[in-house]
Amino acid sequence: MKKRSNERIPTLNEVARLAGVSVATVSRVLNGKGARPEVETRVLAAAKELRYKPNPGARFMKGKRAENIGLLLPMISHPFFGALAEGALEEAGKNDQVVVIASSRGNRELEKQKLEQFSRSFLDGMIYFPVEKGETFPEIEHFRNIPLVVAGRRAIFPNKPHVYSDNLKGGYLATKYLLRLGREKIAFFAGFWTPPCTHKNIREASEGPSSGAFSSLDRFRGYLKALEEASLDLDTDLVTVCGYDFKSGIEAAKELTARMVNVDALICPNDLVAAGAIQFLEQQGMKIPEDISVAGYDDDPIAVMTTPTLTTIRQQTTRIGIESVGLINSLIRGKTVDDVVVDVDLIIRNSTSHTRKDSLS
Amino acid sequence: MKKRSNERIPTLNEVARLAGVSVATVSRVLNGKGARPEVETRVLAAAKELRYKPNPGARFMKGKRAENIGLLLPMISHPFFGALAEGALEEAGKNDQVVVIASSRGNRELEKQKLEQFSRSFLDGMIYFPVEKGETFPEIEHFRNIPLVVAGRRAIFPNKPHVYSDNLKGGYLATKYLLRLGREKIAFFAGFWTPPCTHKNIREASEGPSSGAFSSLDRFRGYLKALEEASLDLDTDLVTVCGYDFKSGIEAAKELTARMVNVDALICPNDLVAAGAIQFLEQQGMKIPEDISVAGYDDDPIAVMTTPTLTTIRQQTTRIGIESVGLINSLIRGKTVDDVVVDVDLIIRNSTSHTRKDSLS
DNA sequence: TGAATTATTGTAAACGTTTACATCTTTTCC
DNA sequence: GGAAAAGATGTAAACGTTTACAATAATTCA
Repeated sequence: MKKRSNERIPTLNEVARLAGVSVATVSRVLNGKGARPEVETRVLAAAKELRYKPNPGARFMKGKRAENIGLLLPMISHPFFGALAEGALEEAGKNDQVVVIASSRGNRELEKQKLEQFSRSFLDGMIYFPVEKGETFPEIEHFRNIPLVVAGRRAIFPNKPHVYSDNLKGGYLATKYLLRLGREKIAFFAGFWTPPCTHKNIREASEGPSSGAFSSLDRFRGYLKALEEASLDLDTDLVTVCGYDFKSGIEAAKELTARMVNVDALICPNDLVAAGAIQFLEQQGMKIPEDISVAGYDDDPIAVMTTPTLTTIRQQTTRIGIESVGLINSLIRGKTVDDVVVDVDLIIRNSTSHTRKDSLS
Repeated sequence: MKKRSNERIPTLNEVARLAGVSVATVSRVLNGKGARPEVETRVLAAAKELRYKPNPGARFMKGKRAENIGLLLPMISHPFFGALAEGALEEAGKNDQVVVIASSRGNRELEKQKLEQFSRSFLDGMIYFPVEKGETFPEIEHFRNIPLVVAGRRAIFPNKPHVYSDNLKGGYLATKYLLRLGREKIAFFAGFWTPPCTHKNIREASEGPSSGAFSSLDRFRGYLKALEEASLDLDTDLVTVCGYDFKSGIEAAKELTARMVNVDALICPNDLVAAGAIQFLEQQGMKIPEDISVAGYDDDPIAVMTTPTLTTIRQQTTRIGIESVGLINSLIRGKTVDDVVVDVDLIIRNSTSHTRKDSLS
């Protein structure tokens, strides 16, 4: 249809000529550095007339910021990351910054590639939400000159600030609540972490020195803490390692029931998984919440769309995005910053209850 | 002028000095323009040693592309736009391009502001998914020098290419299918368009000269076409103007039932709305699909999570993202391009059926 | 062998800004 | 009224690349 227009892009020089002043004056006026009112209006008029836009490349070269922030996420189309991105976009927009987003699609290789690509493009700063696989990130080296904030994980890079949810509290709150409802056989669907483990060796895996900073692991620790406070022992048969999507919920529920262990409650790594698990369990003839109380995680929009609606741990995902941008901007301005831990809370809905089917019958 | 970090960022000059050649040679080697093998290895080694990265601002100033694409969406955290963005990111990544995303959060004012901001930052091209409000977009003027592709709407800007779903076909397919199931009182929840209208004057509104290019309107036309083919008249009481989220589905269903009109099927503007409508209708004691067959739109992930699972029109949202990037890149390379219409198809699940409750009783 | 050709490298001029410094005006103040 | 101070503007030098063009080195060919 139409070609890129070949109309000349106006420069400072042309504005200067039209206004009858020097480029320096134009630059100063446009940057609000003052000039005689008479001159100022003339310059402004000329700039408007020519539709002048400063060339950002040239400004950048003179040491000005690019006014942008990079954001690397595992998957932009996932509601969790969508909300995070929305927060980041909103906060960046307030500072007239633009956000450059890339998605690693959960793929470590792609992630490396994207980091590399980002480090080549020009960014004032970078927010990095690592894929939860692996623990060494040598490519971070590229960001020695660009401020970087880690989102969603804690304690990965010793000298970079982290913004993350209080996952330990999340696991603890959910478990504590289910215990208070009188449930004692609380199954736990654990998201991945490395080194990979199964439910058999999960206790050791959760204590090994190399297993520090996975959000699922922190939630598991919260779960353990609550059990301990209730003087209950961990039954590893109640634990299942699990993915993060709807189908994973179905599969994990299948695996759990196949184990023929007594279960009266279930904690899932997110609401999609919870929805999947509920679907499977109901198909098997179980009643939710009467037979099994199910708790999700994230307070995803779908948490109110399922039947029953989901009890869940709300993460302030948008807040994580906002805080990350805040931190990055502090770094950009040369301030030193601390980690930000974003609070979580328990949202009680209909997928959990103290009413047991057997106590009714 | 502020330093970005206390470590010096290496320049071509320094690489040149270290390699014992001129900057021109370094530049040529780094751009693959050949040199003596001996020199080449020396330069490459020097560049690696200093961790040299070309300054993109300087390159840009010399007329090189920034290798990025802008993407303006109504809402990044919505699954529809998330999928679109995912497609765009993927395709752009293949060309080593980076995507700059902004969200207008459905707000026309914010949208204007973002367009303005984008036009100031430096982009090789821009993909614009307009908020479905209003029809005049004077701010598009800023993009006289930057290639622009319109996504999600058709025929808005006479000289810009558009990428959009075949909405007429979508509305038609859904209606046709419900008719084939024997449903004849098919309610239609219509997304917004301008000029604003109610169900009363919707027929005229769908035919007015100024109402050309709203996706909901196109779907409505598909609905009318199918009715016409079945020799059925439009009953405007079956039409309800509606938003796009879960709550809107509840509200629209409430409005519809309040009208006390006979309904045996329902077409929604997306799956969230369908889920909301189903929740409300079931609360009112209706059986889905026996009493009312409900069709959604989009084939959102939630379409398989609801009970019943949703019959829906699948839009190839990711494809729209991919195609948009393809078009933009053609424009950037100076080619002329045509609009791309992305196909839709009907996905049949459990929220629709020919079995009527009354035919069972 | 040496002239002609070709391949490689260096020199220097852009690209469009910002800004230190110099210059020229205006204002202030005695 | 005139010197000094303050304010406005212009000049020109960066910033880090790319790339014509010139210069040099390597190769070809009679």
